[in-house]
Amino acid sequence: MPLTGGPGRGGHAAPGTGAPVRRRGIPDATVARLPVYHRVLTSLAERRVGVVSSDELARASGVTSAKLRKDLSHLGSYGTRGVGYDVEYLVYQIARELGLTQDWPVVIVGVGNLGHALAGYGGFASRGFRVVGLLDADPVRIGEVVVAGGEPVVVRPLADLEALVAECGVTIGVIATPAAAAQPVCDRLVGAGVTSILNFAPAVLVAPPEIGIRKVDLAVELQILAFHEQRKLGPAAVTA
Amino acid sequence: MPLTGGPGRGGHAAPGTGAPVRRRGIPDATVARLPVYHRVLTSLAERRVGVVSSDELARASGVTSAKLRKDLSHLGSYGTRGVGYDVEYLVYQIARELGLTQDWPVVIVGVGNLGHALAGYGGFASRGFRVVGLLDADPVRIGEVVVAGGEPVVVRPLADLEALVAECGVTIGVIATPAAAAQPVCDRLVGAGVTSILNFAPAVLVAPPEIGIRKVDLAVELQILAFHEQRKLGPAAVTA
DNA sequence: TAGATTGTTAATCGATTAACAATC
DNA sequence: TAGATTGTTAATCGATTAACAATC
Repeated sequence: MPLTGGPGRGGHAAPGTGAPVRRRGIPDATVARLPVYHRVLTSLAERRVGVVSSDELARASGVTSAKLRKDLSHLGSYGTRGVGYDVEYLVYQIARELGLTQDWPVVIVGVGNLGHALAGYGGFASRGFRVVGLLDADPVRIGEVVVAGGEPVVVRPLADLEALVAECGVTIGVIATPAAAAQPVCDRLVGAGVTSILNFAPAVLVAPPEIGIRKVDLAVELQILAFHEQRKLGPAAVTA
Repeated sequence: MPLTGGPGRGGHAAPGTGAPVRRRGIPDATVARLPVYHRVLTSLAERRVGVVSSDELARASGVTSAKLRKDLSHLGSYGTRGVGYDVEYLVYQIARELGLTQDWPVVIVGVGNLGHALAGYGGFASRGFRVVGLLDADPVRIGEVVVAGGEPVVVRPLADLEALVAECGVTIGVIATPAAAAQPVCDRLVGAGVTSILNFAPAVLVAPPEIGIRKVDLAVELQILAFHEQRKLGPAAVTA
């Protein structure tokens, strides 16, 4: 886990100058790409690569080097001209920017196939997300032990939600229930104090504006793929 | 399934005029939102709503009415001034644009938790995607019967891939294997004639440029959520 | 006709790109 | 110093927004 490695280099910000240090306001488009850079950098670090150029990193991430440098410039000046970027250092800076150097306790509500898949998804634990609770409304699922992020987690009844959120300081909830259960679960999560919700259920959730909600529709990408596939096959076939 | 309803109104394009009919080139940002409109419209149709205004549809979709009208204008003039949009008609036009009026046979490779979740995901079947094959490399999984889109589908060995793709005319493959298996499976799908691949495995796939690949990272959205959550809590807590 | 709502226009905004001066 | 590569600038491109003429 190389995320904890410190700077190891000096003076990259403007510490005491009265100048406007910018900060805040990283473009959304950049934020959406940071996880990609982070993943690529992590895999480079695992392969003991010490330094990358913007050109190499961009190619591996599927973007242009101009875009990559522009993106990174929003975080600060973390590269070395004529040399490139120190992999460990950059992976740490991106992780810090994304908030991955913090511990994020999450609960997953709904432990069907998707809930199991999410709990077992390696990408969660490796990025600082810790599954502290698996909750389900179905009595037959209660008590099952699921390995999430290398740790055994027992499936608990939905009734435990409020206590669990309070006890572990949970701020992020993941909904993986059937559509009908999603809104009530959302309401209870919000009531319990959760402030960000990731929704995998095929339902549009309503919550107070201060709650951050993101919806993942597993079929959207498939539809976009079909759209492009149709274009490839030629539109004439469709208009017929 | 109201997708098959025809126009029921006349003359919405420019049939025989020599004028440039535009066509092609719907902005990517618009294409990405069409599935959202489609889903909302489908649910309106189920509730027997006949007509919606851009204002209502926009609100239900989480966009502004100006953006919605702009988006729809790229497809054609399918509304009625002073009235709104005929729900059935518009849902059909969007479905046609996305290619959802065609039958899309898909194979899912990897029938673990995620493969099961995808196979059972209602959003696939209702949008014209038909799971014609579930394939797995693990012998113990072979023979299991999974219900996908209301139809029973038997899990078959990976060896059947090429025959299945040829037999059913499969053009879209879904990869839900562990990371290590993803690239070999991708290669075989491409070799078998598949031209679009949806990748849920935590691996970056390489394929010829004419192959359409989209990657779904189940953790990316969680990271973006954490980013905003961190901002909410105040950046001071981080810089400390 | 009066009221409502679309489809389009023009202005604004944000993101991408190419080029290059700064600098290791 | 010469070569390499960043960080930034300015130009371009695409997307969003607000307003309104067209029209049902």
